[in-house]
Amino acid sequence: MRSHGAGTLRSAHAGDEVSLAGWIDTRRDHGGVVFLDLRDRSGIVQVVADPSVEATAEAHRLRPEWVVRITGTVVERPEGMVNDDLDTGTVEVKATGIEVLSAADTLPFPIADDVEVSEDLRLRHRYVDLRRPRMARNLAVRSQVIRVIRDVMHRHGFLDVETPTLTRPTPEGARDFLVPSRLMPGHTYALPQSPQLFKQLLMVAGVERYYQIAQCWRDEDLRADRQPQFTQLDLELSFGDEEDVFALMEEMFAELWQEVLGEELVTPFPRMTFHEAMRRFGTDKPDLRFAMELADLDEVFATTEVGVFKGVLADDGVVVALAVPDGGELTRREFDAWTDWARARGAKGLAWAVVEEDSSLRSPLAKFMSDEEIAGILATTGAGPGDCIFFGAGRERFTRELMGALRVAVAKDRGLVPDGRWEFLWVTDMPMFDAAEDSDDPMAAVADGWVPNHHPFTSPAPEFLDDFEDRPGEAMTRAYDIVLNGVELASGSVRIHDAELQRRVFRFLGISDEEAEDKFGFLLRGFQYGVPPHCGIAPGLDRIVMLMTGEPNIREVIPFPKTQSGACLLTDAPAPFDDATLAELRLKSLPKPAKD
RNA sequence: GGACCUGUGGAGCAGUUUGGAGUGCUCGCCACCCUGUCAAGGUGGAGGUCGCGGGUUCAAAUCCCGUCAGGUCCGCCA
Repeated sequence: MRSHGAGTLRSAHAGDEVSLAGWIDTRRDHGGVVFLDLRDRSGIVQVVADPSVEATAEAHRLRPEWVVRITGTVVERPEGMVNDDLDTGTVEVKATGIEVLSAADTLPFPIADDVEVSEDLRLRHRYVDLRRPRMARNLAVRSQVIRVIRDVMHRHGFLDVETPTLTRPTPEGARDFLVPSRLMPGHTYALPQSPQLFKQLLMVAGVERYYQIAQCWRDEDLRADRQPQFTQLDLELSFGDEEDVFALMEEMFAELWQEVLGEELVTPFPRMTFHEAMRRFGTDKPDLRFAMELADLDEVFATTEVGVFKGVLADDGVVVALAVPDGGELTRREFDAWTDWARARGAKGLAWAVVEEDSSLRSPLAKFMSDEEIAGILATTGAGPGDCIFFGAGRERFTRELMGALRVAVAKDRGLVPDGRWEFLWVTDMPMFDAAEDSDDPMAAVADGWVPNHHPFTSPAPEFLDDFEDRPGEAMTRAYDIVLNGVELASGSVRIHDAELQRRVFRFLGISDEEAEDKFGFLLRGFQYGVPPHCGIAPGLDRIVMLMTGEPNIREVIPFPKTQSGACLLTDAPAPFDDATLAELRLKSLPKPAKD
C-alpha cells in the first residue's frame, strides 16, 4: 500500500515514484493548486496536487484527518520554498493520484499540542488525543524505555517470567480488585498488587534472576502519579544484597537517560537514611533540586515566652522552621494564603517572619521573641535580610511532613525549582514499623501499637534480627527507595528467607501462626525446601516515563488511563452488571446505603 | 469520607465580583473566490438546554441550595 513513510523523504529521494498513506494534517487550497500536509507515524511531508487534473481532482474535497493514499513523484522544492520547520522540508511530493481510504467528521478538538483540551474530552476521544505529537512521542518514549530495560535485564542474565494476574487476595496492604469465581461460588480471585510472593517463590524455584514488565492493580484513590492499574519493572535476584541492586539500577537508569534522552547521569546515586530525609526535608522522598532545608528550633525556643511554641514544646512537640530565599517579597495576603494552606492540611496554623535589612524580624510573633531567640533563628535557619521564615509547631511526624510539603509547595510557587536537573537519591534504613499514633490503620490496634512501614517480607537489619520485638520503635529494615526529583520511583528490599523469622514478623504484626498458614502458607512452605537469600526492587514504569517526558501526571504516558473516579471514559468502564451475571456468580447486589 | 478549582456554539477563552435581550474574541465548520502555501489568504454564512435540577427576583450565565462530570490535594496507597 505504501513505499515510504511520509516523514522519511529527503532530497536523496528526488525523482523517486512513491506511494504514501496517512492522514491529512492540514490542507491549503489555493484553487489552482492544493497543498496537503500528509502525516503518518514517521512524520509529515507536503504534497502538491493539481485539481484540474482528473487523477488529483479529489484534492479540493479532502478535509483534515481524512485517511488517504497518495501516489506521486518526490521533487526538490523550488528555490526559496524550503520549509526549515519540517524534516522533509527540502522536498515535496507531486501527486499523480489520490485515493480516499476513509473520510473523517470534524474532530472533537484540534490535533495540536498548544491547545489545552479538557481532560474528559481527551479521554472520551483518546484515539484522537493520541494523534497529538506530544502523546505520540510519549508512546514512543515509553516503548523505548521498555526496550532499554529489557536490554539491560537480559545482559545481566535476568529471566523474563510471567506470573498470574488471577491470584489470591492478600490481607494487608492496599485494597484488592476482586474477580469472583464462577466455578467456586463464594470464592474470589484478586488482581495482584504486585507479583511479590510469586517472585520470591521463583527464587525458591532456582530462577536466580527474574524480571517482568508487570501490570499491577490497587483499588485505592487516584492521584496525579497514581492509577489503579499501573506498570512496574518487577525484579528479584538471589545470592545478592543491597549493593547488587543499587549497582544494577544505577546502570539501568544511566543507560535509560543516555539512550532515550541523550543525557549523562552521575552515578553512583547519593544515599540518605530515612531519618535524615525526614529531619532535613520532612519527607521520605526529598526533592534535591533545591536546598531550603528544614531547621529544628527546639533548642532556640527551649525557654521561650512565645505562647504557642512554649505549649507545643512542653507537650513533647517540635518547632520546625523553613527559610525561603527572597521570601520577604511575600505580601500579607500571601502569608495568610499559606496559613490557610496549612490549615487545610490539618495544621492549627503557620507562623511567619520576614528578615529586615537590620536583621530584625517583622512578624506577628516578633514582640514575644527575645534577642537571643531571634539570633538563634537566623543562625539555625541561615536566613538573611530579604528572606522569610515559616514556623510550624506541633506533633513531630505531622509537623515535619507539613513543613516538608510546604517546602516543595513554596519552592514551586516561587519558581525556586530549577529545570533540567535529575536528582536521584537512594533512601535507605527504613524503620520497620511506624507508631500507630501516626497512622489511622485499623491494623494498628492488633499489632500492639505498631504498623509495618514496608511490606512484611522485608528483612530486619542484622542488628535487630534477634530482638526487633523488644524495640520496634528503633528497628530498621533492609528496605530502600529510589527517589528522583521528589518522586518515589522504586521501592525494594532484602527479603526474609527464613520461615521462622517470617513467622515472628507476622506474629508481631498480630497475624497468628494459623492465619499466616492460611494466607501465606504457600510462601512459608516454599521456604522449607531450600530458599536462597534474595532481594529485589520494583521501579514504577509510568512514573519513570512521566519524569523522562516532563509530563505533570502519569495519564499522559498511559495510553488509556482512568479518571479520578476510576472510570474509563472511552469504554465507559466500569459497566453495570445484570441479574443474570450475578446469578451465575451466585452474588447479590446491595443497595447503596442512604446518606445521613 | 473531606477541601479547593473548573464547566458558556465543534475547540480554547472573556463575560459572573456589582443580576438587566446569548454579548464578545481566537480557532474550527459550510459556501464561494484564489497557481507557491506551509497555523495560506479574501468574502459571506451557519452553529448556544450558559453541565443538570430547584430556589430568590419584575428579571439569573451572573445570587443561594442541591447534584453530575473533569482536575489538584488531604485521608487512603504493605
